Amino acid sequence: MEFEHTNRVIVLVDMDCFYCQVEEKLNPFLVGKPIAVVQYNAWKGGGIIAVNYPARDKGVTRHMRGNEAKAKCPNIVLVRVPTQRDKADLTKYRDAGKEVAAVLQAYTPLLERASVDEAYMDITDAVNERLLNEHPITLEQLRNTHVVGCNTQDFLDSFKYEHHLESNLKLCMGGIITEEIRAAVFEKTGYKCSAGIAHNKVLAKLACGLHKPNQQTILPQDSVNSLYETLPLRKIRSLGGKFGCNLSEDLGITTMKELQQISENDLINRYDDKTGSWLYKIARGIDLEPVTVRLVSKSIGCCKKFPGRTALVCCEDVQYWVNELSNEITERLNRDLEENNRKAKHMVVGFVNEINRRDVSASRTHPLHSYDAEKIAADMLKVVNKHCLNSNGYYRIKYLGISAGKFEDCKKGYDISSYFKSGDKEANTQSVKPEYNLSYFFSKIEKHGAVNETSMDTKEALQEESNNLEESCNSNDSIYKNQNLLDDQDVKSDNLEAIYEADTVMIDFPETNDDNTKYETKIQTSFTDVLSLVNRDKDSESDSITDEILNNEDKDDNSKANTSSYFSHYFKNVESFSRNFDTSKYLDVSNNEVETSSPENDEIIGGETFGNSETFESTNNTNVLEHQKENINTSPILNNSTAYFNLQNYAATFGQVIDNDTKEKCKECNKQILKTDMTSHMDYHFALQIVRNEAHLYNNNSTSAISNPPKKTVEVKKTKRKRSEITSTKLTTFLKSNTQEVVNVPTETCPHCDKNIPNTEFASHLDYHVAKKLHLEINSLLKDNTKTAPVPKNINKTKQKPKQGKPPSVIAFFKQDT
DNA sequence: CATTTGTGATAT
DNA sequence: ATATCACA
Repeated sequence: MEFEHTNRVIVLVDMDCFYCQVEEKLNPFLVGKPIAVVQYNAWKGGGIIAVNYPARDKGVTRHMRGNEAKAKCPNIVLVRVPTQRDKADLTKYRDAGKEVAAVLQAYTPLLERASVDEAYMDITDAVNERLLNEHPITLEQLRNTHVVGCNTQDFLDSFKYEHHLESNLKLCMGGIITEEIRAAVFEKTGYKCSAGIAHNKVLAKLACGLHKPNQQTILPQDSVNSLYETLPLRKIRSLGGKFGCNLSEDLGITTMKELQQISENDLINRYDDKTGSWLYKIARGIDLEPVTVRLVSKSIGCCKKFPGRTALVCCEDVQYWVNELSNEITERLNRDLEENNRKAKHMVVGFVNEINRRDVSASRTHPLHSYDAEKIAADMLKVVNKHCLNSNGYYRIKYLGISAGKFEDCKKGYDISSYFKSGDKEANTQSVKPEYNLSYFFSKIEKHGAVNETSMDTKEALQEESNNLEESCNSNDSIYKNQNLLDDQDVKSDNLEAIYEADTVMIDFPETNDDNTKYETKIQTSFTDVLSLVNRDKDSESDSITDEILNNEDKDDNSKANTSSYFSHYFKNVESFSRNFDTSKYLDVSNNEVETSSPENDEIIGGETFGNSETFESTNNTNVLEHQKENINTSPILNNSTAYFNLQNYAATFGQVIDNDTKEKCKECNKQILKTDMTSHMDYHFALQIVRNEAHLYNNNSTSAISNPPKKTVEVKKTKRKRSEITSTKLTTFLKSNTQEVVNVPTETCPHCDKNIPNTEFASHLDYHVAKKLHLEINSLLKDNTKTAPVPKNINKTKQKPKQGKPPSVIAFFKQDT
């Protein structure tokens, strides 16, 4: 007996406290410790956006401030998300989410990414296929599976009887496949997740939340009623907000069971057709919403609040933030362009303007013709001025946002081979073909955990890729190590190790220094050990190992006093070290390509699935980046993963807060400066000194350049204003030699982008284009997975305007998880 | 002062 | 087109 509402098998995969896991992977010393991820440490210890399970056990929750968390759990480690452009930078979590999605994708094209850490999958086809030829199901296959309404063994036993429900059998098989999926996710990425298995999205989501870390739950249709018996309305997706409140107020009900008692007519009368009948159905566990294939977001945007006194008032404020926001969005749009081959055509500028004590929000759309930060900023400013600029010349802006959407595919780019004409290594690179990546994504991650022959292709291709890279850049030991990995290891058994080994390579120290070599070995061993503990959920032993490493670290006292010089110690003799891993180090100086180059590198090393997050992380460590800029002429390529790694260890022991950027007192001006900004801040002082000597630009108002204006935003600006505070032309040019195109350095014009690239970086710059091109090719091939769900149409859709105006006052309900 | 900052969807 | 909501 087949019913329309029970013939699909839908899975919701939800990463467990995802941001925490990402941080733990980045810094394994955190594993087993209670941690929370916070942003904006400045105020009361920062806002917590993720909490791992050890910390939850102590009562720490999302929405707490760091300080509260400390109070509840004194030994909690607070990991701060890095900031870029004075805003939280969530890039690494987005990237990690992509990694996971790539794994999931191997199991069904019907994958809907619901958020950075959640995805719906329609695995009906896989289930039906497996049911055709599957042998007896064992409890072993459902080791981490719960079944709502009965224990798992009973659930299995039920299939011995003639009258078992076929729909339940499907869910059962769905559960088995989901176990496999989750195992694969863990194996390939190191991340743990939970899942719900049911016949529709709403129930899958509901089920997922029932057993949380690292488990999964099947919700059979015939268990819905018993579950609904006491289930609060708000547990159902889309009833968690205002509408749900209204619903329970209007109808005087609180549980799903009570909702079930309401007639469809009543519901339709009270709300509208769609909503009413959706409510009626979902009260019976029926939800026909299809899983719509979506892997990329439909819009990209960023925003910033300026609450209370931080509201923007003068045009410098506004200009500054408009610039920051448009810089960020263009950066992300460019990266999106590379990854997804598409361009946004519209942008929406949003703002909240305070007009006599009342916040007025609005948004305006604007055509988007090019990804030019300046143009975007200008347009945005126009819009903002039009709506927010008061007659007195001031503003009162509480919020600014920009988002871009209406994406259109780009037409196929240039021929890939054109990229190799200018170079001398076309023969090799030609062989690196999209197939490699296709097999990489679709074959290597195969469904049953075994390895098929295409894995060999993958391996070879990767190796070849490695060769090419290696050749195109000067030989270097790091690459060799990476390559040996591929040579020696059986892909089947050690994917995980491969990932971690790769990490180890990334934290290499330069071999030029004996001490360092020793150090390196030490760390590598321990790092690997610790990582292996990660897999086993261990925490007890990790301490001794960490101690060992950290003691090691301890020996170097400089590390405490001055991270910058500590790091520079390692960078001194570095020649083109590890340029292969991160060409962005080169490109950093030519501003535009900076961030965009990261993904390509990732791709080169191992593709998205194996993308080494540490690469991104290290890119974020501006502290070191700044340092590199200083040395750009002498030793332009520096891998700062090492630095990051040490910094993290250090923080983990000596401070309870791991800040990707903490403040430090400037010796010159005594101001609290973000560590990451310290180098450039010192540059500022240096430059200022020069200018003062000239005694031209800054009369005797020595601080005017830094603390220019106005009212209430003073403090904020002190720390926030960075680049823009340097206003004098002379200063700017002075600093430009560090941050912009390098002047007075021999350059060559890039045939691909027409940019002038310093000779020292030229080879690597070309590599960047190669990588970029590859990426484009691959993505255009990956694109056509656009099936639609084998399900009727979207009869339902929840949202409804409430009939009554005011919602019940704020009810703080806390979701279980991220 | 102050749950950030994205995302997507829907109603009008 | 834009305001608002839900959710993570």
